[in-house]
Amino acid sequence: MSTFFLTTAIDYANGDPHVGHAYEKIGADAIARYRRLRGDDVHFLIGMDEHGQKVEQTAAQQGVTPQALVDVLADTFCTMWTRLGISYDQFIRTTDPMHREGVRALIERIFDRSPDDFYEQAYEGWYCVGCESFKQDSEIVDGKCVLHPTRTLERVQERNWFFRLSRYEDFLRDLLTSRPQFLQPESRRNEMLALIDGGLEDVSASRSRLKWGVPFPKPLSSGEVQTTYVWFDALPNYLTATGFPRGEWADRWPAQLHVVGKDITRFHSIIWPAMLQAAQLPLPERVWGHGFVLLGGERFSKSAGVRLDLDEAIGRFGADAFRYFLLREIPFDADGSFSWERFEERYNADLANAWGNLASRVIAMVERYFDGVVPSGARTQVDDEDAAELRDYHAAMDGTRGFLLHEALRVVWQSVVRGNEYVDRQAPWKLAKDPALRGDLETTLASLIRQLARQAVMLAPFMPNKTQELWRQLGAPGQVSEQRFAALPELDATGWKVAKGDPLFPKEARER
RNA sequence: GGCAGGGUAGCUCAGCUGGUUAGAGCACGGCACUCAUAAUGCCGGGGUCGCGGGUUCGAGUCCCGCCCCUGCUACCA
Repeated sequence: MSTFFLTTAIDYANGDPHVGHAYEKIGADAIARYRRLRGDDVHFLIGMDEHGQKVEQTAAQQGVTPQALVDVLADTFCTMWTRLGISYDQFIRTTDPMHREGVRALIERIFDRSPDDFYEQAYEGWYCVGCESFKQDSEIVDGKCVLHPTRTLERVQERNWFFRLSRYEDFLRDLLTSRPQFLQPESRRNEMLALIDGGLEDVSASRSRLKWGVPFPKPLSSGEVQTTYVWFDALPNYLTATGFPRGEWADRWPAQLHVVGKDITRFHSIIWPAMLQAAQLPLPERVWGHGFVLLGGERFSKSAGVRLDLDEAIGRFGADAFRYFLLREIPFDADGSFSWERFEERYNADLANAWGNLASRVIAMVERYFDGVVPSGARTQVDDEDAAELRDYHAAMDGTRGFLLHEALRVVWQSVVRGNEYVDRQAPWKLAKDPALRGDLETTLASLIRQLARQAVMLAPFMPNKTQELWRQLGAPGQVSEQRFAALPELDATGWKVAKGDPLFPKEARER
């Protein structure tokens, strides 16, 4: 049994969860559940990034302490993840004492193992009082901050700890080229290689203005104790979650997979590996930069999040249908669009008509012709074709070509389509009229029940509740989540007692 | 601006190293069937393959130019 430690980005505590957050968690959850069905010892980590100026400011505006603010948000996020069926094993918060201690330990370890990698430097830049932050040239127009054109930018000097990222150019280039799977999809890797070739600048590791965070373990030569800047606070969560530096952290680290948005692949594939290398710690095995959910051509973000309410999306057809839609419609390696029209089309065409109805008609026939007890029947073409499809499914899911969740679903629906074709071709209702054809009827329905069971297992990572409901209707033993892919080729449904229930994916009563 | 990817049926997209009538799903029209959530199956209509040149016996597929879209171009996270 191999271990599989996977993570998502930790979400920044500056607003309620939106579809963009949900998409990443749902995708990662599908991978986690898939690995469990393979028999892996999965540890699925998600969490929140709770430090930073924005949190501090928002709390001040609301007249509460930062801790009180993030406590509420963490609760809101966890509630949402539960509603969406996210099967996380651990929820880390950067305000956890364990994390804060781990961050200090990691930084101290870098000081210890790579003493030259941290250095003090005076940073001089244009500071916008309105934004309370330094501005890059790209954010300055006519000498004014683009967000606060009425204010005057101040030339401010700040002395910070810096991390010598530039030293790791060759190391990182070699990492990305010698281990092509380290960063996928390929488009992201090419971008990062271009970035490295352009030269890496050192990054600051501490800030003086920032108060809400982890104290940087070493004071500046002036004696000032600064606060750890975001890279060295947020990124290490994956490591500190294992308990580092205490206990059996090495049993879990390194992570097998970091699932992150394409906007932060840079931090995960450049800064993070360099930090770990500086600390002489193992690197994560791979980073996957997924795309974004777009709405009307724009990406979801803190500002646009209000345009699609998660509660409404879940309420429309339920959490499982929402999960299915996002992962089927939006390629996990690129961007895709959400629209209510497509959501309804997919729900009706894929879930209700194709799959739900296939289950419905097959189970109904077993009840009608066999009093609900699945007959024994030899393998058929259906079983053979599904075996080939299972291989395609794994090829899309197991990471060798990336994590192409949308493709895995497409493959399963090929099986669904063939199931419906097979029913029509065999026409069990005709076979049932002729006692001499009883054997054909048995073979047909037995193979269709096997097919539904296999589909339930393959779809369990995507729709955990609906597949369990089908599993129950099929009269299959145990829970669908306890099944193993390895057992599917030998799956035998003989003797199962089916029990048709309500439609898996009911269509609304259409007004006429 | 530089680098990368893309513009193919109403919609979402496949089309590898150039080769017979350009494909799939959804949507749409007709037929069949009746086990099923009026679901399913079969058949069909529908495309100047972004624009303009060029190479070639032959280009959606190669070359040149142009137009448009997206991503990356590092300290909000």
